[in-house]
Parts: sequence; structure tokens; C-alpha cells
Amino acid sequence: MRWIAHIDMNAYFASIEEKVNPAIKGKPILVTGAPEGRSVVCTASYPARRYGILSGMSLKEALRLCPHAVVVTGNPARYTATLSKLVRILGGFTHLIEVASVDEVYMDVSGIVGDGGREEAKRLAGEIKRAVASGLDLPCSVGIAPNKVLAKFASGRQKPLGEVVIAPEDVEKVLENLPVDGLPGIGLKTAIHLRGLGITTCGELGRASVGLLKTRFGVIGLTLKAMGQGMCETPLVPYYEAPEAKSVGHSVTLPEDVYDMERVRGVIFSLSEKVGRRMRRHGYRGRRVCVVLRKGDLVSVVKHRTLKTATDDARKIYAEASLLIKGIGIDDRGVRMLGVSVSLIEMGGEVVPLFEEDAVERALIRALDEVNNRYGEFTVSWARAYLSRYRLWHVPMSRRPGELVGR
DNA sequence: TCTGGGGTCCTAGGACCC
DNA sequence: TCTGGGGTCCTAGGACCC
Repeated sequence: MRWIAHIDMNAYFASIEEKVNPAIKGKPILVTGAPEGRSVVCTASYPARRYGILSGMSLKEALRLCPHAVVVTGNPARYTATLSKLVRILGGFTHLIEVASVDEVYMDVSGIVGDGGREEAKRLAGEIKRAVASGLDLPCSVGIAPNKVLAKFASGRQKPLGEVVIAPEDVEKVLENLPVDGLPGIGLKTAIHLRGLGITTCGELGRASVGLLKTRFGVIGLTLKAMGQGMCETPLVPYYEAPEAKSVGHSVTLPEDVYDMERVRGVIFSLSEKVGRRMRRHGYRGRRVCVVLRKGDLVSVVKHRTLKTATDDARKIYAEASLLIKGIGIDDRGVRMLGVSVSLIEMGGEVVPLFEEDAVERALIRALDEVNNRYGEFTVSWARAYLSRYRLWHVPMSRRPGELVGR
């Protein structure tokens, strides 16, 4: 019998900032990315959420809802260091820990729950929560279920400080009337597509015909049906076995549209530097250089070229990126966003660490580098706020609006 | 309210080689 | 002179997710 635990840190960034500065404890706190420009709320503390503030909302709007909120600029290094401690604490239960993002991990607790079933899982959930509370003095929600999808779903059922167990015998009942996008992994687009097929609940999804789903979604169709049935074979990947990245890239939306090739090249240069630095840090070399240019009218053009030999040299990346950008050219729509990435990655470069790290730290840094990017908490901006509202106003799902938004 | 930054995977057509 | 099919690599583009 497989049992997976999902640990979700509650209002993580805000909870950490409260600890650093006890004077703000209990107040509405907004943790943001960069303090200037079009900043958004990365994490709102629970008191702030009572004003209707959500992750992804623009800082301006959040302050309109709660003018006296305490605004704190996020400190990513602090959060990854805390995650590192969390992994050490959880290592007391099992080493089968997957770092899924900066504030959530999965654990394979099959060996601990054993034949104990729901009661034993429930006891373990409480024990994990208390270990985190005493070791880090931070709140978390724990979900335990037969697989990753259900475990994450379970941890999200009760926040903060939840302890939710979904035993195999509970699965069918829990999913029957659950909207499809209530499950992690099924997003807005998929939900809309499914609705087009007359499927709105997980129960319906689980009973849908394989042929229909395959026709509409291809290979993914089978996974979707399984999810509807509460099945998920996705393996837990321990942080020390995290796969190497397949591409490394950076992009930036400019403060205003740019029409000048020299300035564009300057930005491409600094992006190339960042990419090269990150590749060398991991010992990556890549053969394909890719640039993306988004014009003032939001139309994006992507160009890439494959090199004869792999590189981690920022100057080579820049030289190639520069040519590609020239090939795209600038027109009267101007340049809104620029990006540089390198893919077809091979290992073998010399690893240049940024600072002293022990073994656990190293493995974590690699997992985190990837996961931070996937997470994108610090870079989130208008789109998410926009999307959230779009979801609220234009997509009448069969859920309470408040549940539609956020991670 | 003018729509981020980081990724993954899949498809399709053309070039090229055997 | 004209022909096939398989395999691989390359570029472009799109869907999707957190």
C-alpha cells in the first residue's frame, strides 16, 4: 500500500517574515517581489487575506483593499534556507522527500503508515505537523493519501494547520462531485475543454470514454481519466535524484517599449550573462541558443539555432542570441520583452559553486533552482492578477469564486 | 487592469542520409 | 531518368503548468 504525504507551508513567506520581525506578527502582511515597478503580492498573511487579498494581486490593488498592510520585500535566500532546514527535519521520518517547490514537499510515508491505514496516517500527519512547528516554528498543512495528486489535494483542504487523510476507501466519495479543476494538475484550459465534452466533475471524468479523451487530449487523455478515478502513478523523485534541467533561460519585460537595437542588444547581453552564469554554476553546457522577442502588440517571435558544440560561455551565447535577434528585427511595434535560453543541455562543464555548500545543500540547490523557476513566485506580475480576475468574472465554474484563485 | 518569468512536452514540415 | 521508405536532425509554433 502506497502512502504519500504532502506538506504545504502556510503563508510561507509571510510566516517567515513574522519570525524575523516579531513586531509585525499578526498584522496583515504583504510579501512582494521587487519593491519598484509593477510589483505584485507573492504571499499575503492570513490577516491580509481577510481583506480579500490574494497571491498574484497587484500591490497597488492590495493596498487599496488594506491600506495599513505591512509591505515586505521578499528575501528568496531566506526562504530556500528555511526549506533546507525543513528537509532536514522531515528527514527524521524518511529520506524519500521530493522538493516540489520552495514551500511544499512530498514524502513517501508508505513504510511508516504500513498496515495502519487511516488511523495511522492521521497520527503521522499530526506528528509531522508538530515536528515542523517545533523545529521551525512555522505552520504547515499536511495531507496524506495514496498518491501525489490526492495528497496535494488533501493538504489544500484545510489551511492553515490542516491534517487531512484520504484513505483508499474515501477516494471515490471525495471525487464524485469535485469540479475537475479542483485537482492539482488540471488547469483552466483543460477544465474548459473538458466542459466542452460535458465533463465537469471528477466523477464524470473518471467514467468518461477513453476514446473520447484520447481524441481530444492525445496521450494526456489517459492520465486525465486516471486522475478522475483518483489514480496517479507519478513517482516520487527524492531531492537527491532530481533530474537535470533541460533548458536554462532568463527573460525580462522592459519598463517601456524599446525601439533601439543598441538597447535591445544591451539587454540581450545581460540576459546571456545570467544564463551563462547559471549554467556554469551547475556544470551545464548547451548546444541550442534560443531568443524570444515580444513586440509592443504582445506578439512573440521565437528563434533558435543549434551550435556544433555545446557551450556555457556567455560571450558565445550573446553572439548567437544577438544574430538571432537581428534576424527577427525591430519594427514600429517596438520591443516589450526579451528572453535568452539555452537547451540541449549536456553535463560536463566545470561546476562553479556560488558559496560553500554541503552535500544536502548542493542537492537542494539544484532541486530549488529548478523548482524556484517553475514556481516563479518572485516574478509573478500582472498576468496572474489578470488571469485570476478573468477566471472570476468570465468563467462560471461550479465553485465558489474564492476557491478558483491562487495556487 | 494593458496581459510575468520559468519551464516541459508535443506536432509538423523540410533537409539530409542510407 | 525516375523512384520509396525509414531515420535523424533542425526550426517553428503551440498548449500547458506553476
